[in-house]
Amino acid sequence: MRFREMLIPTLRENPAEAEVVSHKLMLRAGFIRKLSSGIYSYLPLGLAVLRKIEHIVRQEMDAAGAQEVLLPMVQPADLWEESGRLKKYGPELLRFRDRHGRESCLGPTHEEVITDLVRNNVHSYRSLPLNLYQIQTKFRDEIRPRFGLMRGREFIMKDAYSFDSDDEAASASYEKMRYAYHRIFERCGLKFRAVEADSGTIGGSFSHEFMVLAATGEDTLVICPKCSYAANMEKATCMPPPALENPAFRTMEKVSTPGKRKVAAVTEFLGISASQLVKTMIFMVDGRPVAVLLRGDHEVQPVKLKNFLRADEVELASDQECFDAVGVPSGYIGPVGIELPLVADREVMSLSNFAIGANEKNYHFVNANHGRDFEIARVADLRVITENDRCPQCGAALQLTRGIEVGHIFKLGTAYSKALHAVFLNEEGRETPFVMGCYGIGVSRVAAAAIEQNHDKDGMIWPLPIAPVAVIILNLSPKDEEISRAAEEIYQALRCEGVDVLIDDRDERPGSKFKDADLLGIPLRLTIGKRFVKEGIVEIRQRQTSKTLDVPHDKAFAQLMNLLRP
RNA sequence: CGGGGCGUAGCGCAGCCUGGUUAGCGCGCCUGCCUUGGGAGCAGGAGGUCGGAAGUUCGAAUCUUCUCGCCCCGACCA
Repeated sequence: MRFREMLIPTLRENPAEAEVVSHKLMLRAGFIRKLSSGIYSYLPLGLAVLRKIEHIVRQEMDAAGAQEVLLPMVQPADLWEESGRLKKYGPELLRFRDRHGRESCLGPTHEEVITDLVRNNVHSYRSLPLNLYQIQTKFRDEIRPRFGLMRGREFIMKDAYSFDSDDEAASASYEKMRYAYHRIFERCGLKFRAVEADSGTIGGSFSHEFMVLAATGEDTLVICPKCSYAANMEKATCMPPPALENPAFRTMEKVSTPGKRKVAAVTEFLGISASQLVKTMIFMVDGRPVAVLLRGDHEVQPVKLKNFLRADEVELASDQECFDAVGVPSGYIGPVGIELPLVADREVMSLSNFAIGANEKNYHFVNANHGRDFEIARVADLRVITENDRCPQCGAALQLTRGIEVGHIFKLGTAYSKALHAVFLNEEGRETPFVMGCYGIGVSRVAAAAIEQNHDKDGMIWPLPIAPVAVIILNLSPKDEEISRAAEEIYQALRCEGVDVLIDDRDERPGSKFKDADLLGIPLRLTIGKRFVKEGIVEIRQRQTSKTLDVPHDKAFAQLMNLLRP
């Protein structure tokens, strides 16, 4: 590749439209250009990165026994009607009519299409297991696209779907994909974690998210620095609290706490710490109020509550809803005598002689105890994990860190195969729905995440395996025949070895070339300038470490090849 | 959908409040000279429906209304 001939429109200044670093840098480096909100064109270097990622993905998917297909992007709405998702998916599904008036939509995902394909063509357990994948542009009409490729409306995704004869086989398929995903992100040269995730409304039994670690990530994850434990906030748990042993119960007393409603106000007034207060929060669970007991210094994780109660919707009740449900203003609500369904976070169970609302305006109880003053029937881990908590596996202090979701794998079970009547005949000749799994990787998002994780003030810093090119050769004097010949020689030698190399043969001043090389983030830079004429020396510089090596011209090729070896 | 902001040359911006010749600046781009190891210098030049429409006015980038687009925060989200 010759810089002079390529479309690499680098910008000196940050475009006003970009906020996050990957977006800014991709625009500045001429990797992408926006066509419309959330919709981007990939220029040659941007495309080169995508191809690198895709190549790794293909190799690992193939190695895991998956087969590549390419499914339609335009899909008949009928199929979505059949699966029940036409309504459920909502406005994110872009719909339109073709010239015959047939309802169609742009595929945001392909469970329906793949299930249709398989139900029409696979009929026997002998054909299983089957895993099909594709790499394709998806369209989701996001409410608010943002951050460039991080949350586009149109984006490139690898999606795979597995079909198995039973749950055990499906688990094996899932594990294969989990392994393949580890290999993929490992090979991309990214720092990542696989975290246990909430499987959401899809209702699968199991799910992992693959998160690229980056300070600018949108998601918070909980990781253990000592062992392999990692989970997202919605799923993360911690060491259970110690059991309550032989508590010395004191007498419960009602105390006046006029105007003290917030935890901070009540505890200050009573002269106790927040961990000695149990707050009673009212949640609207599918429209009905439920009381949730929680230690004063803890927060409810709504997804945990939702899953525990097997609800569809969980929302903190408004003050009015609280009053309507209990007849007491929020702030004084308590578990004694309350007539709502009551659930408690498990941390509450290890407390004794704590303060609670008295279910009477301007009053609290102190020295309350569960089992004596009120009963708790249902207990679960319902709270948000913090850095003060300990790893549920090994007990080490947990850490919170930020990440970008680049992959998600699900065990789907038979939700889609049942809805679409996708069945095969098992060994006993009985019709059985396929047990499915689905596995996604946001290919274009991986590119953005790689930049979020690897950049500095000068530009991108690509990990070698997914760099658009491995080496950039700076010919500092394209008009100088001797220098140009020396640059060409190495350029050709690298090309013969199959190395992706870009030669900057532009008639620009050296400063521009150095700046652009840094901006593009190409792992290795070879500079050939007047030092070559004077001393026969060329310079090799590593983008990531800034380490530079002065080498004689005839050693440069071998040296570069050496650095390119893993 | 709610809140906020922005649309002026390829990019970044000023001008608008307080209407008045030919709409500016920096970068980029073209030509020439000069220069060549971290975005040089000089000279000359091209490039604008001031997002669009309607209105007010003798006169609109500037005021009014409508409209389109983009960005940020929120709700939402594999």
